[in-house]
Amino acid sequence: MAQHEAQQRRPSIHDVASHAGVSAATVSKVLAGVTTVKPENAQRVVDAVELLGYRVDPLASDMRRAKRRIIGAIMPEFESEFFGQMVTELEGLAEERGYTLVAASSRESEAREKEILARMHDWRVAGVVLAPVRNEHGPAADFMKANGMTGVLIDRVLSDDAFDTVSADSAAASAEVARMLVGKGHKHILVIGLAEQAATVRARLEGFRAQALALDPSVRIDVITAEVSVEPLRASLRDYFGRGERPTAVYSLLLKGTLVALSEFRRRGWHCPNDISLVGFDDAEWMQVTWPAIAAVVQPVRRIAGEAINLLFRRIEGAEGPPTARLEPCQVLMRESVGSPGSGPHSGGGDRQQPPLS
Amino acid sequence: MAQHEAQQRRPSIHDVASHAGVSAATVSKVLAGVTTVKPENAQRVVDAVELLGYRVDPLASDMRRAKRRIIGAIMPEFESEFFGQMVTELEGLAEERGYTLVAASSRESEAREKEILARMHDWRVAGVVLAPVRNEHGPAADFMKANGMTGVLIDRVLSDDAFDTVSADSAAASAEVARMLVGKGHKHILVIGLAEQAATVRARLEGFRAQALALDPSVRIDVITAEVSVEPLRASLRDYFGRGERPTAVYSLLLKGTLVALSEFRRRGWHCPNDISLVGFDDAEWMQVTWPAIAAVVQPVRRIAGEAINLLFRRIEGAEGPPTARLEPCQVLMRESVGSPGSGPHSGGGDRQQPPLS
DNA sequence: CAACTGCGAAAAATCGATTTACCGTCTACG
DNA sequence: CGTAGACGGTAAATCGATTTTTCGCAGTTG
Repeated sequence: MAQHEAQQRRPSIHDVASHAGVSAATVSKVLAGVTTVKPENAQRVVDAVELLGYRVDPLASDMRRAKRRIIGAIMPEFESEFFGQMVTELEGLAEERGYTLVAASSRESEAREKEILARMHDWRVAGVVLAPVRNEHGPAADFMKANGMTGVLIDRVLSDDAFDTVSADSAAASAEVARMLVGKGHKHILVIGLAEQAATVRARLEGFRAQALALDPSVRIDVITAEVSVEPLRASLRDYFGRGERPTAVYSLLLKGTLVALSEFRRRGWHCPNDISLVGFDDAEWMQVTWPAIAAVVQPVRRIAGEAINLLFRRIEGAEGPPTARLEPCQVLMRESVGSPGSGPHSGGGDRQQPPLS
Repeated sequence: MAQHEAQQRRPSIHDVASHAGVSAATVSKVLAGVTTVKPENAQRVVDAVELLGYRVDPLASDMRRAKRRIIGAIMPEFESEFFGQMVTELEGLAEERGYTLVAASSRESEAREKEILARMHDWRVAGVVLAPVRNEHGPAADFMKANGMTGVLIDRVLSDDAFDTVSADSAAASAEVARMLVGKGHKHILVIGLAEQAATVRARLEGFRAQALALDPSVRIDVITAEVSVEPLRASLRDYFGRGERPTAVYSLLLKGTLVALSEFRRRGWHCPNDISLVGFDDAEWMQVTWPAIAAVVQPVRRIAGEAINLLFRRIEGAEGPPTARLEPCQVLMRESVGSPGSGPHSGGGDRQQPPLS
């Protein structure tokens, strides 16, 4: 019975109209909250909607408008907590405004990024939240400009002359990391990162370097970056340590780098923080339950998502004016992976810091 | 100039038609690959498409068909690697078939799960891949049944009388974990999990228990589960250890539990594997770079996604017949967090296992 | 009493594609 | 020679809403 009813097609606005004894236009108006409908008829419409279980078909509804109530989100990946949370937030915020979010992963490929964008343009999305693979000057942003799309760029981006941007305040956070490390007495620090993501990574690097040198001009800062993927970074790091370099602290400019650093440490039998200190940009849930807990820069995901959506809808609603470039403040979580240099044997392991009991 | 062109609306099929000097219907046929079009006209259409940069509007295209080329994906969360990868895979596979994936997070709420499903039904999606919050008997699955939706259930699910299901072979993997732990001489093992996710968690528990007892009837297996969230689990675990219980190994039936176990270990200053061994269901990237590396059951994400999409499209294309219940094999990665009981002091720390140098 | 003003609602156009129904033309076959 | 198909294509219907236009009917006004 119910099975049978389920098979037949859903009621359309015309079904509601005929049940209520009015025209489809009137039903549409009632549903849109237009007040020029006689209360009696409005009630009949409401009743018919209730009776039939009618719901507006968003696809048909969007058909007639220029900007559809769909927004696109393109992220470099979905596997990390950062982008996972980002998508969750964006989806929730879009939904609140009656929009549907279509999310896609560019899988760290600029070519794919552009293809996805083209597909979203086919859908005539009202707007796009793009977390570009590299930075604001990629082919995807060009495509958006060339096609007059509205959008907001987030994360690996600093500012743009066409689109609003929102990202974590990498430079400030890195400066704080510098204060903490230099404050603990580190005089030889290695910074690792991936250079492709130019804008943000450079900001992190420069923010760190400037602050560290300002506090202690004698501090030595080595930098290792790789172009595209993490494996070359791993190789360079291995080579660096292999040459006998012994920084007392490592600051990784991105999560993947933190993992690489950790795995290199374990290869060599070094322990944090006795043998070497570690701080990573980007926090993850596991970092507080391991031994040692890993110090990290926490990005304000919710604020970034919230601001991105705000700016995006402002533009969708027609706001003019020059693009804004927002930087949201990060939080630096100091944890056990950071200590003072020389407080433990430098190689071959040794006692691990005694954790609090109870 | 280009800016100006960008502002004007995109070409429609009628623009192409008039450029090519044919009717819209002919354009549609050419694009659909119908062969009953004169080659000359087909060429003119192709040229016009090229010239105007025409692309089919998927929304308008879907308008006319009963089943639209959209599929929905509902996951309990996006923050974990597992579901992140799952969404990435599903998106790619949907795209390969010319479908658009709309993903949404139920945020571990059955109420929200049902709402999202209703919204996807509004979109008249061709099918849904649902990873239910709890199991196959929730309100979401009922909704799908009641409304004649086609879909596949994955992950926290074993089998269903209405929908195809695909999940990891929890029982077999857990049995293998049991073999390994018992094989290493563990005689007192604690299993932790969240009971809400009945189907799978129970399978994991029973698979483990059956195998462990079969190998060594004297083995003691304690079980701690919490109903909904992880905090009660943490409290129970704390209480359990506080009572002086000292299992030599912990098997966590889910990722969150692994994190909780690790943080409880660190609270008490216990180290793996000397003080206690740990195996978790569900692998994560960080687990291989920490000290110790955490042993884990790796779920075959790609296979699950691939099978789910295969089954889904089979149904979309009208396949009849009883639902299938697939179980995909897992891989158990033994790592340093597992050792033999009694190989180290049981509390207060102690030397950590020497890692390989170079 | 004719013209005007408004209100509320119906009718029709629109969005952009797909699909059905149908129309000539030409060939083939009984 | 008449009829049946095949062929190539077009006009129109359709999908389900929204929006614009038109219309009928009251009530006012000059």
